[in-house]
Amino acid sequence: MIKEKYITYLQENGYKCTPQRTVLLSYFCQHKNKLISVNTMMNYLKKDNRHISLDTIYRNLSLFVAIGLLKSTTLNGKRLFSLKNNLDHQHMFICTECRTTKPLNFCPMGIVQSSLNDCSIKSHKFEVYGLCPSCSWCK
Amino acid sequence: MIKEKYITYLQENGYKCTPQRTVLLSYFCQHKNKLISVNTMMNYLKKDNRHISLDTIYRNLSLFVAIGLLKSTTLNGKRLFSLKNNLDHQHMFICTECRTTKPLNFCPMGIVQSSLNDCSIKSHKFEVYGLCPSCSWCK
DNA sequence: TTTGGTGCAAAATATTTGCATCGTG
DNA sequence: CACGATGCAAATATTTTGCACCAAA
Repeated sequence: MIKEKYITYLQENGYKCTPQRTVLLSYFCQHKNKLISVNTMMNYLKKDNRHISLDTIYRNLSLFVAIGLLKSTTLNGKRLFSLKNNLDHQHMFICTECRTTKPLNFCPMGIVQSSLNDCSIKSHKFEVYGLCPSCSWCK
Repeated sequence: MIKEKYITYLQENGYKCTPQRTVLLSYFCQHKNKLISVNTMMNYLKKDNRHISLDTIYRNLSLFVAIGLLKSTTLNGKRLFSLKNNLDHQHMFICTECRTTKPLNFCPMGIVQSSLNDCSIKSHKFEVYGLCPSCSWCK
């Protein structure tokens, strides 16, 4: 999916297309398979001489997660966001060094579902952590 | 495992057995299969008229996780801790309402490992979220 | 023109750290 | 009695909120 699709998706769901949202989504599109923290985002904006207030970033990233454009995870107590590659969910390998991700193409839910018949399942998380090939070399 | 075993484990690994650590571990032992936040812990201590400083709680819970007595996860941006039932790892179902957990007895790593041959895998997380039977009723 | 979005400032929440003191082993 | 552990206070980090103003549709 390219930036325009995300913008369209926003509008189709009743949200306005603002310059701030465009900048944020562009950044994610230029960093597919990367986990981005609010801090990383701020630093990029500073370097690029743009300015979006911190609270606007928080509000929008939360919105993007809520409507399914981004997914989020937590590493060392910090929330990290990344672009959702497609509409259905996908698990990932996460390099804890450079925060690159790699899709796993396997979901364990089918296997455990039967053992949770009495529970109402809402969501799940499966993530593998380690070092990607290039970060392995440097260590 | 009962409290004494955890205490022994602490000492065997060169950590002192202090009243604070005893209180903390007791609480976790009395709340097996529950996810406990630092906040929950503080509230319990207040009610029980004990006092452990916040930083001591943080320091010790982090220590317990580091040496494998507890495991931790994140829910709504808050770190939650729970007793590790046994030495080897175990995935869980988490009731997002009452924070009760239920072991899953299945680990998906065997299945995905081969697709990550070029990565150095350090750890992984697999958690299922939803409502436990009793919380389903109340909703 | 209307309603949702943004920036600012401030607050709320969460976590960490330095240092003097205490107490376990 | 030595050294690790604790408490306190303060710093740091993270996230949220109220409100006036702005701008996309």
